[in-house]
Amino acid sequence: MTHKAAFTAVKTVKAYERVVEQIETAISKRDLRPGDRLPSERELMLTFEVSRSTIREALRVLESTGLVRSRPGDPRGPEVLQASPAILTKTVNRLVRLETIALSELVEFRIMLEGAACTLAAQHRTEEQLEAMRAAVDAMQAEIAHGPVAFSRADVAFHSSVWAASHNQLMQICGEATRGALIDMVTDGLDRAPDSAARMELSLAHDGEILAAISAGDGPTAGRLARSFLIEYYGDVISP
Amino acid sequence: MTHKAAFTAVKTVKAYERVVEQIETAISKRDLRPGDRLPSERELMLTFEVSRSTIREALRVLESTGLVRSRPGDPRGPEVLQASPAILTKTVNRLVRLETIALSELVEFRIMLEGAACTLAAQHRTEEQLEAMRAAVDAMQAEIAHGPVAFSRADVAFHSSVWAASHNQLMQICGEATRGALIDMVTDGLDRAPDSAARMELSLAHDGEILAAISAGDGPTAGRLARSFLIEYYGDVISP
DNA sequence: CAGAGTGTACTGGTCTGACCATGTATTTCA
DNA sequence: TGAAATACATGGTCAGACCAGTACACTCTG
Repeated sequence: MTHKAAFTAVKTVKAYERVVEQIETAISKRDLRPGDRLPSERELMLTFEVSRSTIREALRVLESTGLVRSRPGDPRGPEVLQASPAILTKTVNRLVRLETIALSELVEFRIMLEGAACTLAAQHRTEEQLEAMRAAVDAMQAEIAHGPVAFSRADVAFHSSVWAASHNQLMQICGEATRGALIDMVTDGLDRAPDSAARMELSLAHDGEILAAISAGDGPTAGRLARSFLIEYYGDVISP
Repeated sequence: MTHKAAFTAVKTVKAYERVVEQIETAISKRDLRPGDRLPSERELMLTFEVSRSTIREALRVLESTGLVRSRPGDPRGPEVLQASPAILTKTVNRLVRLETIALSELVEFRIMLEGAACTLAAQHRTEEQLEAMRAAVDAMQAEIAHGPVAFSRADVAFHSSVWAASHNQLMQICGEATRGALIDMVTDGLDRAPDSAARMELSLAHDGEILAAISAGDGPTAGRLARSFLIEYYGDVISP
C-alpha cells in the first residue's frame, strides 16, 4: 500500500525571488525599519549563499517597489526606506495610460471620484481645511479678472484642497492620476471656450455651493452637487 | 565675457534605468503591445551596448512592475504582458500592511467605489447583464446552505457582475485591486462569524435591493443603498 | 587641541565569460 | 503522416574583475 501523503504543487522559484521575499517579509515584520541598513551586497551573497548577480537583481526589484535604496560608495549599505504612496501613483498612472480607455469612461470615473471626495470631505474636514477651501474659492473669485488660465489654476487648487480634506490617500492618488490623464487627452481645448466669462462665474457658483455643503457637513449633498455639476460641465464629452 | 549658457542639473543615471525607461516608453507608446516578444537578453545587450547583467537588472524591474515576463528556455524571448490590476493590489496591500495607508481608508475607498459602480450599472446595464446579476443573486440564495465560504464566493460573483455592468474599466480595475487587498487583509475572520446564517440572509436581502434599483435604472438609489449597506457591513473597521 | 586636508578601505555599478537546465522547433524515424 | 528524438538558443546562476564614488579615520597644520 502506498502512503497517503499530502503532496503540494511544486513551482520552481527563482533564487532572487526568494531573496526578495525574505527581505520583504523582514521589512513588513518590522525586523527592518525605515532608516536601517542592509548588509552590503557582498555580505548578502554570503548569508543567502548566492552570487552577487542574484543579490543585485533582488535589490533592483526591492528598489523598484520603493522598499530600499542603494547608493554607490556608501559603506553603510542599502537603506530601508519609509513606504510611500508615491509608488502607487506611478502604478496607477501607468495603468490609466496603458489601458485603452475611452475618454467618456475616464471622465465618468473622475466624476464619481470627485463626488466621493466631496462626500468624504464633508465628513472628515478639519477647521483648517475648511479655511483653506474658503481661501481657494476667494482666490478663484479674484482670478476671474486674469482670464481663464489663471482661473482654472485656482479652480484646480480648490479641488485639491477638497481632495486633501477627504483624508483618503487612495482617493487622492486616483484623483491625481485621472486628472493627469485627462489633461493629456484634452489639453488642446482648454481656453477655446468662447463664453469663458460666463463659464467662470458658473464654476465659481458651483464650487461655492459645494463648499457650503462641505462646510455644513452634509456629505450626500456635497457629493450629489459635485457629480451633477461635473456631469453638466462634461456633458458633451460623456454623451456625444 | 563668459557665455550665458543654460546649464542643467546633471544626475548620473544608472545604465539599467535607461534600459528600463526605453522599453517602458516603447510599451506605453504601443510600439510594443501585449503578446509581443522582446529580443533575447543577448540581443538586447548588443542593441543597448551594455552587459548582460545590466539587461537582466532592467528586465527584473520591468518584471516586478508586471510589464514583461521572462521564461527560461523560451527561444522567443521575454513576453510583453497585458497591464493588470494584480500589481496594484500587491502595492496597496503592502502599503496597508506597513500602515502607510490606514485600513479604514481602504475600506472607505472601496465603499465609495462600489457605490459608484452600482450607480453606473443602473444607468448602463444591458439586458444580458441584468440577467447575469439576477442569476448571481439566485446562486447566492442557493449557496447559503453550503456555508459562508461558498456564499461569499457567490457574493463576490454578484458584485463582479455589477462591476462589469458599470461599463467602466477603470472602476473595474480599482474595484478588483481593492477587493484583492481587502480579502488578503480580512480573510482570516471570514467564517468565524457566529451569526453567519443571519449575516448571509442580510447580505442576500441587501444585494436583492441593490439589484432592484439597478434593474429599475435608478442610479442614485442603487449607489446610496450600496454605500449604506457597506458602511453597515464594515462599520467596525471604519470607525473603531 | 581644533580644524582642514588627505588616505584608504569598502561600497555599488558594470563588464566579461562561463555553465546548466529548459522549452521550442526542427529533424528524424517508423 | 504522425510521433519521437535531437539541436539549439534561451533564461538562471555563478565566479572574478575593474572602476568611480563615499564615509570615515587619519594625518598634518595652525
